[in-house]
Parts: sequence; C-alpha cells; structure tokens
Amino acid sequence: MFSQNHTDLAATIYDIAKKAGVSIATVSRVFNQSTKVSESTRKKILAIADEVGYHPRAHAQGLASRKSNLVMVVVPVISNYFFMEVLGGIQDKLSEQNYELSIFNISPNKDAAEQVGHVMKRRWAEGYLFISIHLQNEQWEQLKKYNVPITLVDEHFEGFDSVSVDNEQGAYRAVKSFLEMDYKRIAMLSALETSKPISNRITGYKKALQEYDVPFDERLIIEGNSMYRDGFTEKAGYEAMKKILEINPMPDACFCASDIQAVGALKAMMDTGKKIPIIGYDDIELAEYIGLSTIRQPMRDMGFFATQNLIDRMNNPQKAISQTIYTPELVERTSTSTFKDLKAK
Amino acid sequence: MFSQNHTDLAATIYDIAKKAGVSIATVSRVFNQSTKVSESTRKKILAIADEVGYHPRAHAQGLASRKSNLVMVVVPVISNYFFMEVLGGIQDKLSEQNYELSIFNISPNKDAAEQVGHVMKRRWAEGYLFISIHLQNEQWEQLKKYNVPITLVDEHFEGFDSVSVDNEQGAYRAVKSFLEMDYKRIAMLSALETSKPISNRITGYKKALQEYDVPFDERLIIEGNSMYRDGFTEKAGYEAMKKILEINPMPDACFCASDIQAVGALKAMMDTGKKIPIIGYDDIELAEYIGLSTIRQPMRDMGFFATQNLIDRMNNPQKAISQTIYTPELVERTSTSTFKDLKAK
DNA sequence: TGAAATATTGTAAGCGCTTACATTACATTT
DNA sequence: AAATGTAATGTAAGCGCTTACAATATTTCA
Repeated sequence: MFSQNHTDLAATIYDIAKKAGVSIATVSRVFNQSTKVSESTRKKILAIADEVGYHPRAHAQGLASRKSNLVMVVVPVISNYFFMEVLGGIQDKLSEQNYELSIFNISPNKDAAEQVGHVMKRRWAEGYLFISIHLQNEQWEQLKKYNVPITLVDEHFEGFDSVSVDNEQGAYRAVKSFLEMDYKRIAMLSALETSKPISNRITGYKKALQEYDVPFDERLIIEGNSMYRDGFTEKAGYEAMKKILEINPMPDACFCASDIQAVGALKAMMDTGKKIPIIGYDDIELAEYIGLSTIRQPMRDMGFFATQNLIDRMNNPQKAISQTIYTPELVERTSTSTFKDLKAK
Repeated sequence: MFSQNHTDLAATIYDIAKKAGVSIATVSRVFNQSTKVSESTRKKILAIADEVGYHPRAHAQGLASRKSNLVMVVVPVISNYFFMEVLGGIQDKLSEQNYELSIFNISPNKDAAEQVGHVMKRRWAEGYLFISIHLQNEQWEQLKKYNVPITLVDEHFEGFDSVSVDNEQGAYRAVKSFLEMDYKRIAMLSALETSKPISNRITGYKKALQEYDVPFDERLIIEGNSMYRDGFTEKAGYEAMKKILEINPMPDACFCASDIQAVGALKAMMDTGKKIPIIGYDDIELAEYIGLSTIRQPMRDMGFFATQNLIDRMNNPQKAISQTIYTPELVERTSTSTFKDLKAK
C-alpha cells in the first residue's frame, strides 16, 4: 500500500538517522545492502523508513555515487513492431535486475549523430542499448570515445558488443525457398537501401540467385517510398507491390523486406486481383494470423540477451567484446503454401 | 558531431568557469537560459563548453534544483498497440518541451498499487502519466497524497486530470450501426470484465439494444481467455470467436472489444468458414489494411494532449482539474460493408 | 559629472546522498 | 585482565550543480 504519512517535505536520510538515533552513514548502509550493519539496527531503520515513507532520492544517490541505475534505450522510431518486441525482452531483463529504463527517441528530422551525442553528453545512464541505429563509420568511432557501455541491437560495428540477426542468411533462405519451388523471376520489395540490414538482405538475395544460376535483374528490386520510417510501412509496401505487379513480364514471387510491408503488399494483390507468393521478414505477431510466410527474427530474445550483455559489461568493463548473431528461420504459411499446392497439382 | 575532447574525467561546471575566467554561477546561468548574462560572455562560455564537450549532469541539476525534467509514463504492459500509439503522442509533446521520458512497467505478477507506490516514493519524476492503469478507489485516494502532478490516460478517477475515450458511446455506436442494418442477435467478444473500459463498453452495448427493443441475452457476451494481457490478444480473439460461432442459433453480427482480438476473430471465421460482420475497437494502423470496420480512438492525440495537460499542471499546480473525453467514431470498412451490400441486394 | 538605477557577475550555502577513513564496542585469545 | 582482532558505527569530505544575496560594472539622466 502507499505511504500514509506523506507531507510536502519528504523525509531525508537525516530524518531517519535522527529518529533512529544513528548517523546517516548507517542509514545509507542499510539502503545499500551493506552487510556491515547489525541486524537490530537494520530492522529499526527499515521500520522507521517505512513508517515515514522514506525512499532515497535517485538524484542524490546518482550524484554521490556517480551511478544512476538507469539504462537508456535509444531507438529511431518508437511505434514499430520490431522495436516493441525487442523492448519487451529488455524490460524482462531490466526489471529482473532492478534497473530503471529510459527511452530516447531519435527524431528522423534531425541529425542522428548529433542527437546521439546529445544523449551521451548528459551522462545520465550507466549503459545504453542502441536499437536499429545506423551511423556512419566515423560516427561510431566517435561514440567509442565516451567510453561508456553500449550494446548494439540489430546493427553491428567493430568494437561494440552487438546482438543482431544474420540478414544475409535470412534473405538467402527466403529466396532459396522460392528457387526450390522453381520460381525464377523473384522480385524484392525493399526499403531504404543505405541501411545495413537492407543491404545485407540484398546481398543474400543475390547470393541465392547466383547459386541457382539465375541472373540478377536490378529492375526486380523495388524500393518502397522511404520518406517515412525508412519505408517500413504498410503504405510503402502497398505502393511498391503495385509497381512490382506492373513489371513486364510480371515477377512470379516476391521477397519483402519486412512483414509490415508485406501486409501492404498483400493488400495490393487483393486490390489488383494479381497474385504471387510472398515471404515477409520479422514474423510479427500478426503474420501468423494473416498466414504470411516469413523469416522469423527472435526479437524478444534479442532484447533480453542484449540487456544481459549490457549489464555484464557495466559490471565488468574489461569483458571481451562479443558479437552475437542469431540465424533467422523461414516460417512457411499460406502466402507461399497455397501456391506450392497449386504447383503440386 | 560528437565531442572531440573526451577524457574519462568529464568536464564539470568548474572547468568551464575556470577556462572562461568567470564564476560557476555565470556558467550555470548560461545553461539555464537566464537572461542575466551578457551576450559576449554567453558566447564565450558556450564556445568553451562546446569545445570540451561539456553538458550539465542531470543528477546534479536535479539535486540542486529539486527538479528532474523527467516525466514518467506508467503502463501495465508495454507491448501493446494502444500504448504504442499513445506513447508516440507523448513523445512528440515531450521532445517539443525538452523533457526526458522514463517508462515504468507495472508487472502483472505483483500488486499494482504496491508497484505504483514504489515509483512514487522514488520521487524521481516531476510528473506522471498513468496509461490504462486501473486501481481500487481507495488506492487512487492514497495516490493523491503524494501531491504530485499525475494525468490519467484511458481511465478516470475524480480528483485527477484525465484524458479518455467515451467507451460507452463507442460501443453504443458500433452496436447501433448493426441494429440499423437490422441485425438482432449481436454478440460481443469481450475481455477481462473487471476493467472499467470494458464494463463501459458493455453498458453501451446494452444501451443500444435497449433503444432498439432487442432483449439482452447474456450468453451472447463471450469473454476471451484473459490470462495474458487481459485478453487483448489475437489468440484470445480467435478462441472466443470460435465459441461465438458455435452459439445456437448463431449470432448474426459481432462487436469486438479490440482490433487485436478482431484480427483473431477474422481468422476464426476463415478457419471455420462461417462468417458474420464484425466491428473492432481502436483503429490500429493495421485495421485499414485488413478492411476491419472499427471504432476509432484518437490514440496519438490522447497521448499528446495528456502530456500537454500534465505539463500545464506541473507549471501551475493550482490549475483546475480537467477531464477530457474524446468521442470515438465508427470507421466502416469491408468487415461490415460487404454484408451491407449483400443485404441491399 | 555624479548619483541613482540597472545590468552583470561573484560568493557561498546548500540539495541528499556515498564512502574512505577514523573511532568505538565487543568478542577472542593468551 | 590485558592485548589483539573484528564488527559496528560515526565523521566529514565531497558529488556537480542552483540560487539568494552581495558586490561590482555600466548606463542613464538630471
């Protein structure tokens, strides 16, 4: 239940010390799990603290100890399915370890590096999780100078701990599955190509084609309008798919850079009446319900593990740098299997 | 770009003051937008600060000024579409006003009031946004004693600023639209009924029936399995819809308590081959793409406005308490219109 | 030109904690 | 019982800022 004795002047460590007849150091020790306090005084102090509703002020603790118990998550856009899932995993880990979570949202309108610099300079958090943040090489290098624990999620740069997914492999598997079904003209519904995950997926796409001796045709890669959220929207997917369906001759399969775009693509096919098998990317919760075949990324696990990793580094800055790469897997559903059945007939 | 001169011992206000040949008070004034600094020294200080990459430490500022510039968002479950949208609005407002955002996630496994009490006691944030947090009357009362700015979103309790949606009205409109189409046996796919939004929606449902002289039949209200996320999941929707389709005689329309459940419901209809018109609730981004008719809640606006409201109160604690109620509107899409067309024929 | 008014800067006392080091109380050992 | 070791507590110096108040510089105006 809530504290009963609240007044405007909240109790400080001095009040508790006075009431308990001890020094503030002793009170502080009680609240810092120090073992150097006798059981009797610990109990007395805890009782008094509870009675007056005392709780150490985070700012004072932070200033005095030069620690904040705060982990900052830096993300590009908050309303995004991938991020949501990852954040779920982060939360799980953080609450388990008694850390607070703060979120910093990189606005797409301003320079990313500048905003990141701003966050770092505040020196607020003890550790940072960068989710899907893409910077220039030189900017990553600058970031290292802050000498603060940072773990990258869905991105990798030499010298940082990172947790990511093998995008090349994911795309490769998707495209390969099409090739195995004997599709040759495979389109790729892409997004902003300057981002590394996307360029890696394109590499995987090409690699699969090469392996099956299918010549690469750049006209089959369509980049959705990326003005908003780098193109990771249903709308961008919808429009890009319309273009794809107009290519002559029409592609006979399509690999989409994300599920959310694939949803738009599905809609485009419904509206135009044209239909080709598609595979998405991410495996968002929804994919199962619309029967979308997709490449599954273990998003929640990634968040959980990345946080684990970050906390490890916070506790031991000398720890060796690790790069964790999850391999995504293909999940087949009706957006491809119906066609498979047709082929089989 | 990031700071160039980073060392492990980051610059403090003293370093800047010394370099600039002024007192720390003057430096502080520059960083607090005080007008009482001459333009020339302001520029000099800013230049030096930029050069050494100085930035005031949040904890020190917070302790000295007894303010944190921090707004805490308290939510029940983070991975939730409704919350995501609301958070987007909050972010917009907050970044505009230069506040930091922290998130506290109420774990469903522990007592909500206790966790809320814990957050409040830390006295960390200057203002709190409670999103979809449901407490007992007595617990709300206790909360008031902290005497701290709080704005409720998607919930209301006398004595708090709140921003919510008229759930009764929303449900009423949905059900009424069915009644106008001459459907009589209208099922409701519900969720955990102890929550106020849900009970209000049930009230609206009943009200519409009454108005059209359709007797209320409690067997037509099916509560999804609410063990997880209070039942607001596709899975819960899927299973509940299966039950609804088995009711004898089969209902001829269904009002769902959320879009996310409606997605599951749609799937259930596909799987069983039975089909009745449905209306969801929320209007999540996805609804448009799957043609789901729904009751639109202006989620982003709610977040934005609630934050505005909170900041107003933080600046003026005497401000009169306000309750803002948005009226949701019906958005008709194919999940109802196809049926309408059929009827018309 | 000099006093009064105003603009700019400095001084210093906290804000509420942590923690190294010093001190005291108590238990052990001989 | 004195000497020694150990556990428990206290002392005091910050942590890096803000801000009331005091001091000084600059401007204004008679």
